[in-house]
Parts: sequence; structure tokens; C-alpha cells
Amino acid sequence: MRSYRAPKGMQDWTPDEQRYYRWIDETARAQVARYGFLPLTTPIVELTELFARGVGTGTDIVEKEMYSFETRGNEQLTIRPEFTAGMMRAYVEHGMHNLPQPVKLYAIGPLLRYERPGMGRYRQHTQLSVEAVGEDDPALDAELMTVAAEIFEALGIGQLRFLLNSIGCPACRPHYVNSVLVPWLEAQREHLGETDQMRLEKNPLRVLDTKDAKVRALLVDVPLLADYLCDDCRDHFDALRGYLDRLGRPYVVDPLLVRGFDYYTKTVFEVQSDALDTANNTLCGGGRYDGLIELLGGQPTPAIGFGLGFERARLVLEELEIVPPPLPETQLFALWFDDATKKRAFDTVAALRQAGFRAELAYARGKRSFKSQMRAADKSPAQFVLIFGERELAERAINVKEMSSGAQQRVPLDELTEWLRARL
RNA sequence: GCGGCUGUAGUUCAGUGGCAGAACGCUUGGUUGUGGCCCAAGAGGUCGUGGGUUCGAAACCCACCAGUCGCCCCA
Repeated sequence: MRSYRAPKGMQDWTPDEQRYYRWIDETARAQVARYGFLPLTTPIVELTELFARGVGTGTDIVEKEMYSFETRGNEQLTIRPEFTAGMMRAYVEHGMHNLPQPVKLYAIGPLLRYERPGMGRYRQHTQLSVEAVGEDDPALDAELMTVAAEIFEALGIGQLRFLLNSIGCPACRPHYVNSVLVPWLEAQREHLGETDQMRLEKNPLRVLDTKDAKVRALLVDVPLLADYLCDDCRDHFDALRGYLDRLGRPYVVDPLLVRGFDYYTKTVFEVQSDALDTANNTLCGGGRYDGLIELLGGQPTPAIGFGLGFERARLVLEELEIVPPPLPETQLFALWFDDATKKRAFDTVAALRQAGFRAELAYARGKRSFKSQMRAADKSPAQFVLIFGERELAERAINVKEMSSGAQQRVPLDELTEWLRARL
């Protein structure tokens, strides 16, 4: 029989790896809570139409990366490829515009995208998504970028690059794209590679994001959106930079930074790490999406959010040799000699667990040498080994051995709990 | 989806046409009740999968699958 593997681009989180994800999860929750963000859990699937409309029919995600299916009831559903559309659907559905604004929400969970997997890119991956809805104050933009930074700092990850840009709004971007950028790019058309020519047709802004070195060189002269922003977008961007400067938070304005979702307006940002020398070095990406909620049938409502990838954060932690705090591990390990002492060990371990200790028993179907049991105890993380012998059985006591020192002491059973509490 | 590289034990890898290997890890034992070091024994592999070439394939050829690097795109 053939053995099974996890589906392509998907991975198990083994016990050894759990500590990374638990730590990232707990750290993220603690950091966003300091800013008043509250957890929101949405379904892992939504109507396909929600993503088509929200993310944009022209995007790669909607065009070729969604896990979509039809239910027995003929609903067209899609496993979420991102969080924002579903969270905004929930905002509208639950009338959260009636709450004090902004409504600050976060979600953590798996997303699925049918992509070609590689290091740092998986078909199923995990994100923290942080969204603040109902407010267009650039101070909020600054705070959102800051909380992202603080999550990484709390994890001990430094050496990050914060890239920032404004991609304008429906009042100014179309004019720039149609009347300035496209004509300029058309004039350079012969120098563009195949993919950049395609982008020029489909999504001209993305040509700015090219990895083609020749095109990048040309782009030093490209007219920048920054010079064509409307007053509102310019004021917003200037104010955001002012707030970031007040915080002393370093960032780089990258006038060529654009992002893949159709819904972004004004602020876009990315956090990259030099610790990852792959192409997938973006740890965190986000931006403002002031038009999305109206697009999904709600009142016109400004909003901003970002996504932070757990798998990539973990890769950086490993690369930097940052070891997460351990999960709760076994404190006590009980050994025995024969049937009678094993029963006493079994009972005592059960009682110790009831008392709140993490305790394990040496197992064997029948006999097992004491040495073998002691080796098992040595491999366990237990600090103390509880030894149940015939002599101790008679005296209603046990020997407690501290593994780090090898020191051993006889403790009456009645006093065991107290004795251990004083030491663990 | 396109192109390059790589798939041998749980892990890291050796083996380049002639018996499937090493190290580490794992299990058990090393005599009457004590771990780490050491010693011994053992378990664990359809050599990624399927086809082809050959007297003979882990090795050579093809396809597929998976991983990885780059592109596309993204966390």
C-alpha cells in the first residue's frame, strides 16, 4: 500500500514545531490587544462571489488561485484566500457601523491559495489579519504599522524593512494611470519584457513592481503617482509620515510599491526581512481600503488592515536562531519495580495530576528493567523522578530524585504534594 | 502556469550498472534497586511512483508526483 503525504503545499505542525506557532499566536494576540483590537472568527468558506467582488476579478487570486466548489445545495463557495473580505462581510452583516467607530478586529487562521509552493509560500498558510474599520485618520494608519512592528519586536525579530507608499484613490489614481503612466510606458514598450507588456494591458500599476532589472533601470525616470495625488491623499500621506516620525519608527517610502488586491486606496505598506534570502521575504503586507465596504453592500466606510504570515515569521525565527519558549512539559516521571509498586505508582501519578502537576508513568506490558525505565525518565523533560520501591512501599514513602543533580531524597507519601509544590 | 536543480532508513547523507549502507536517533539488554559515557543486540527501506533500456537498475532514459531555486504572484 502506498503511503500518504500531506497535500501539496500543505504541512503538518508537529509537536516540535508547535512552540513556534503558539508563540507567534500568543504574542500577536497580546500585542494587538494593547491597541484595543478584539478577535473575530469568520467561517473558513464564503460565497465565491464575495471574493470575486471584494478582492477583484482581475487579480491572480480570484482568477486562478481559489479553492472553489459547489455544495449539494448548489451554493458556490470558496475556501477563504484572504481574511479581509469575510471580515468586512461580517462587519456589514452584524451592523457594526452602529458601534463606536473605529471597530478594531483581528483574526487568526488558515487561508488557502492554489499556488505553486516554494520556501515561504504554501497553499495552506496561516495569517494574523488586523483590521480597523470606520476611520480614516492617518494616526490609525501609523498605529497599525506600529503594532505590526511591535509584534516582530516582541518575537525578537529585528533588521526589518518597512516599505510605505500611497497609491491614491479613485479621485486621483485613474488620471495618473491613464493619462500619465500608460502613455509613458507605451513609449517604452519595446524595452518591456513579455510579462511587463501583459501587465501594461491588464494592470499598468504593477509594472512599477517589476523584477526585470532592465525595466527597473528605466523606471528611475517614470513619473510617480506621488506627484499626482489629490489633495486629500497627499494630506493623508503627509500626516501619516508625520505620525511615524513622531514615533521614531524608521520606514522607507518606496514610490514603486504597489500591491495585488484591487481594493487598496491611499496607504500601502510591507514589512520585509533580510533574514530570508528567498523571493518570499515579505512578512507582512497591508493597506487602506476605503472603498471595499461600500462595494460589499455596506455604507461608504473607510478601513485599513494588514496580514502577517505565521509560516514566514517562523522561517525568520529559525534563520535568526530564536528559540520560542517551551510548551508546558512533564515535571514528574514515576518508576517502579514490580506489580505492587507499579500499582502504587499508578495511583500516585493519578493523584498528582489531580493536584495540578504534569506527571507521567513508566509503561510496560509486563516486566521492564529499572535501568530502562530510568533511561526513559532521562529522556523526558521531567525534573524529578519518583521511585516506587518495595522498601518505600512498606514505609508509605517514595524516593524522589532530582535529575539535574542526581540528588535523591526519601519523602513520605503524605507530604509529597507539599514537598513538590515547594520545588516546582 | 513556465524554466532549472534534487528525491536512498525517523534525520543528515554515502553508494554512478552486479548482495541496501554509515552516522545520529529509536527499542531492548548489559544479574539481586538508579539516567547521561560505554558495550551488545534489534526494529526501521517496495532506493518518490509508474513505465522503458539491460542478462542484471538505487544508478541510464521517459513520464508523473513531491521538494527546492527563479519567473508569475503573494503572507
